[in-house]
Amino acid sequence: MDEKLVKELFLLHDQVCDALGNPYRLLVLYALSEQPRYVSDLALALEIPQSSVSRHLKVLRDRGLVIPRRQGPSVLYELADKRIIAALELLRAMMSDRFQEQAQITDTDFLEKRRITAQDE
Amino acid sequence: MDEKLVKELFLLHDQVCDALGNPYRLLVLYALSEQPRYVSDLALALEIPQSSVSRHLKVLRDRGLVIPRRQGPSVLYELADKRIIAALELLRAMMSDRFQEQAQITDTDFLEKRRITAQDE
DNA sequence: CCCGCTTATGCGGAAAACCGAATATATGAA
DNA sequence: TTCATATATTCGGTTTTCCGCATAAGCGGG
Repeated sequence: MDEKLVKELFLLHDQVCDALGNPYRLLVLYALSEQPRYVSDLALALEIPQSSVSRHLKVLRDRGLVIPRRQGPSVLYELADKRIIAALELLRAMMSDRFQEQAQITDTDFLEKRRITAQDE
Repeated sequence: MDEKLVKELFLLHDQVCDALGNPYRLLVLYALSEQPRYVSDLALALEIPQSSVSRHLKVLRDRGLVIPRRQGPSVLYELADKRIIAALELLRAMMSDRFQEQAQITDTDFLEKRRITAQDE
């Protein structure tokens, strides 16, 4: 493999993909894609402790995926780049299609079994 | 947040994003996007032990992201859906743009410092 | 300056991910 | 059936991630 591509993929892992490896961080990103939110609002929306939200936000912030804006004592977070949601939507569509196929295969199996059973009768 | 979306995002994490959380698995996906490959070829290309490749392939296979085809004693793996590469490319472009911006800001800082320094002289 | 509110971080422990080496399994050929 | 090759899995141990709780730090009002 091309040496340069390898380095970029390691970087991609460090800077982006690694941060997507936690379900709550996906929720945070989607929540922010609707509208900017305060930390406490996120904690309420996701139903997890404030300290957890704060730590997840740190991971996203350190990688430049979200942007904090101080407003008095609280901090408003917003999504840095909507393309991350676009990428996730692409993956979601992919997953959805796969489940669709799976279901169809199961259906076919079912019909196949029915047919054979019918023959036996 | 919408309850249904939350469930789907947890599923997205389990089925896809979690599997992207390791740099070697990104390499495997990209290697397979060029062409289907045997396990041993992947081990050679990525310069890691065969057992590691095999374990990473299991993760990807269990989630339906790659497809194994037995050919005699060896197994040819191929990418299940090219959209996963499309999504990664989107994220890569995003990251690239951010670095570009970062560099520009640094440049501006540098010029700013130069200007001030020039004034001092 | 001190207090109340919001967010960030330190701590300790539990769970999970990861790795290389060794071993087991599967396949086809002799 | 035995053997050689290719792949999968087990094992043991190290490192990393994650979490809740408690506490620190930042901010504005009084």
